[in-house]
Parts: sequence; C-alpha cells; structure tokens
Amino acid sequence: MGTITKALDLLNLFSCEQPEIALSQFKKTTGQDKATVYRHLSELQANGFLEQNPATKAYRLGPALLRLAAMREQTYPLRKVVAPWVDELSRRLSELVHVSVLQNDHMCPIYHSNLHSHGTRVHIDETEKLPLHATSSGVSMLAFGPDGLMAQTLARPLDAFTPKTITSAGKLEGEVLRTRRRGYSYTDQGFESEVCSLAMPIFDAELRAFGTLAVAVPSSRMNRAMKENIVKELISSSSAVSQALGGAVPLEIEELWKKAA
Amino acid sequence: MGTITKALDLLNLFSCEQPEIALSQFKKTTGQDKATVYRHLSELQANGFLEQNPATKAYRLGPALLRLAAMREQTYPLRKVVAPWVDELSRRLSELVHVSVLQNDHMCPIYHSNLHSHGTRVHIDETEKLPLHATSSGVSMLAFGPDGLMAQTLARPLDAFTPKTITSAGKLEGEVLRTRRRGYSYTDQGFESEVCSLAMPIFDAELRAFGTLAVAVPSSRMNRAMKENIVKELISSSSAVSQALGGAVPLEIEELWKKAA
DNA sequence: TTAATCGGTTTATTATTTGAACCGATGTTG
DNA sequence: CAACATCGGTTCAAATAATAAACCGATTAA
Repeated sequence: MGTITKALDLLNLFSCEQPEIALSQFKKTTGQDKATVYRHLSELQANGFLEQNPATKAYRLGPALLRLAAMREQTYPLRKVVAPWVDELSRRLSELVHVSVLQNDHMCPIYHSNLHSHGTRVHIDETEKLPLHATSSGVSMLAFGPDGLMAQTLARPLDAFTPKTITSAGKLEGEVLRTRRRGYSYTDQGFESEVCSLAMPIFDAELRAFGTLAVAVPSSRMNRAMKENIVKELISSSSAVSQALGGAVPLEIEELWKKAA
Repeated sequence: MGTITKALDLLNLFSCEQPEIALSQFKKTTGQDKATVYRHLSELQANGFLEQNPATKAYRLGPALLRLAAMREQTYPLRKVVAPWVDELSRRLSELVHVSVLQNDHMCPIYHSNLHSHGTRVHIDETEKLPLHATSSGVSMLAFGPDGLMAQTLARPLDAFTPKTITSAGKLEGEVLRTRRRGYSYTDQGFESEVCSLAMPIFDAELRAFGTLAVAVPSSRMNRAMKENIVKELISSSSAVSQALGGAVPLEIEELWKKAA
C-alpha cells in the first residue's frame, strides 16, 4: 500500500457519527505510528482535504472536497441527471430509492431520495460505502458488472454486517446467478437489520453496467405484491436512468426484464 | 513536497474547461516523470478520487469526492447555513454574491448565488481557487485573518491575472491597511477583467475571521451610489452570516462598520 | 507532585518512491 | 506500406523520502 493510499484512507475514518477525529484517535484506530499519521494529516490539511478545529485541534473534512465535488458535478453531473428519476420513483413507491456507482471494491451512493409517507423509513446516506456481497446494489453489480469483479470480491473475506449477511462464496455465487437469471437482485437484511432491498443495474453507452438503481424497504413492510410492484417500477426507471445518462440497456437484459414484468 | 501533496496537486489540474485529462497531458503540465504521474493517478483512482473514462483512458474526478463532500456538508453544513443569506443578498442586489473560506494560501468558494436581473452578469464558480492578493475576498482575509497570513503571501511571487492585478508588496500592504481602516475591501479587476468586487470578513465564535462574504459586479455597472448600497447591505448580511454560523463580529469591527454605513 | 496524555518535532534508519529504458498497441506520415 | 511517433502502461536499480522511537512542552488527572 502506497503512501497516498495510506493518507487517503484516513479520510475514510470520518463518518456522520464521528465528524471530527483527533490525532490520538487516528493513531489508535489505524495502529500506525503517531508521527506518520501526523505528517499525513498535515499534508492533507495543507491541501485543504482536512481542516483543524482551532479549539480542539481535532481534524475534520476540509473545504477542498467541496470544491472538487462541485467541479465533478458541474462537468459530469451524475447527481443532477439521476435526481429527477430517483425522486419520481421514490415518490411513486414512498420508499427510499438510491443510485450508486461501482468504485473498485464497493458501491458508492451518488444520490438518494426518501419521499416517504410511512412512519418507519429506511435511512441510508450518501456517506457510507456499500459492500458488494451484502447489498442488493452490490449483488447486481457482481451479476452485471465488469468480469473480474466476482473473483476480486471473493479474494477478500466476506464480512458479516448482520446475522443474515452472506459470508460464503458459494451462497454469494448462487445469489449472483439468480440475479443474472431474473434481471434484478434482492437481499434481505444483508447490510442493515430490518431492511431488505431490490436493485437493478444501469448501463453506459457501451452497454456496461457501471452502477445500480435500488429500492430499500423495511422488512416488515415487504411482501409479494410490493416486490412485484417495485420490480415493475424499477424496470422502467432503470431504463430511463440509463438513457438519461446517455447509456442504453443491453438487449438480453431488456428481454429478461420483459419476462420479469 | 511530499508524495501526498504531489498526488493531490494532480486533482487541482482539473477545471470546468478541462474535466478530463490524459496521462500524457499530466506529464506535460506537471513536468514530472510519466511513471511517477501514472502511479499517483492509479493510486488516486484506486481510492475513488479519480476515475477513468473507459473509452479514452483519460482521467476525471471520481465519486469518492462526492461522498466525502456530502459527509462534510452533512456534519458541518457551511453551504446549507450560508445559502439563504447569500441568496437573499444576491436577490436584493441583483449581483453575484459568494461566501469563501480561507484555505491555506487562497480562498475557497463555498457557495455563490447569482439571482440576476441584468444582462451582463459575473460568473464565478465554486471551482476556482481565489488568490489572496488579487481578490477582494483575499484582501479582506489578509486584513482581518490570521497573523502570519500577510507574510506568508508576500513570501511567494504575486502573480498578475490582469494588467490591474496588484503585484507589489507595498501596494498590497497599502490596500490591506485601507481595508483594515474602513472595514471592507474593494478590488477593481484584480482577478478578472471587467469585474470589481467588495468583501467583508465573517467571524467564528472565537472572533476569528475565517472567511468572507463578497459581491462581484461588472465594472461598467459600478458607481459610488451602488458601492455605498453594497457596503450597507454587506454589513448586515455579513453580521447575519457570522451569527448564523455560531460566530460573532468583534466589537472594533462593528464600530468600523457603523461608521461606514 | 507525580504521572499520564495531549499535539507536535526531531533524526538515523529503512523502505518506498523515482525515472530511464522498455513494451505492445495504435495512429500518422512520407 | 514501412518507418516513425505517441499513446497507456511496466520494470528495476538507484536515490530519495517515509518511517518510528525518543523527545518536548503544555494540559489534565490523580
């Protein structure tokens, strides 16, 4: 692992629960030497990726991230393009809907919408990395995404996030095959308890699946009729999102979806 | 300069005009060795800070930036908090208004609003770093910000962005003194031609100036009455923004502003 | 008063980054 | 079509930059 990765990994320690982290905490959680961490933090700070709370000396994510994110969104407006479709689908289903894209070994949430009407609602934020083996988005990606992805995923241990997380290679492969056959993935409490979700791939202009559209529902509320309805809605939205991004759904997937609907 | 900085600097080469950059272009513009740049790019990509256009092999800013920016904004919602004030001021003045924060040797735009009514309008985006010596935001920061800032700025050459950019230490110091005396900064086409602007500092809870509120106006439209009006509006908005962020305006600055109004 | 812990700094050692040369693919040109 | 240039990417010895133990001064706790 190179120095750059070591430094950037420090940024991943931040979360909504822990928006500020002190030097000693970094040292504890990473196990690295204090001086090393310190120099990494300083360099990240010098580039605006971190800033220091003058009062507590603790570090928080810096304004350079805002600038760069704004630039990406301005020149490659994924969020902006998918937002109306995600909003609309969320409104129709009254459930949490999100678009995520593949980023190496996990899915990265890009935009989500939760135009709720129910009391209980799922809360996933654009802040969390979604593991491939434990989420419906991830399984869809494994099923329809780039070739080496499955092998790469199995090369590392499959962490359990709940008692129901798939942690065996065999079961995961089975789930992926099932997903390939029916054209969408379904997971039940693989990542968060009491949440199950359905996902479908979205495709770019070269017919490559690069991300997913997913619906997350409290387990208590899920049933057969609802599932069928979500699948139906996902099919049209997923195609629409692919097209809105200048992509297109491959013919064989379209066939699959016609059967599923 | 450490490896981390070298890598992160690569991200700064992106702009709205150049959202995708190929390896060879990196090599040309940075002067670094190709292999070095390549490994840096690869490592940034592995962490989601870059992604590669599969067709052209060119690199663009990656989705991890979106995730981290969303997290920062969720836990430290600068944009969200200042937005209503910036929008309101922009609406009242019908000019471009923006909030920027100090990030080491430059100002980093956080949020801007341009609720125009005129034909000609200034277009500054949240994508550009604002140099301290050439912008009103920067001069305000030099005047009211942390102590070493002026020395640090003068330690490096003052680049000219237009023929009117201040490039001499003496003139800059004069401008900063004037700014300290009157409580706000005014620059005329220091960064962009045909654009002049006014800025005031905003303060945190410890009465430290950490950013600025600024108005940018086409030079053609600027006159004495307008300037007076902008100053008046800036004073109230600037106080309001400081307070909205949990900060407060130091007494001596408040006095200054009372005189200016 | 002592001890522990904090953020930050130093320096010799060590391991990583570096860059010239190389590769295969693709494209360009006389 | 053959010679040449340029592209993204790789290799490996040489050089540089990262590392970690010890140290510092300031706070805080006991």
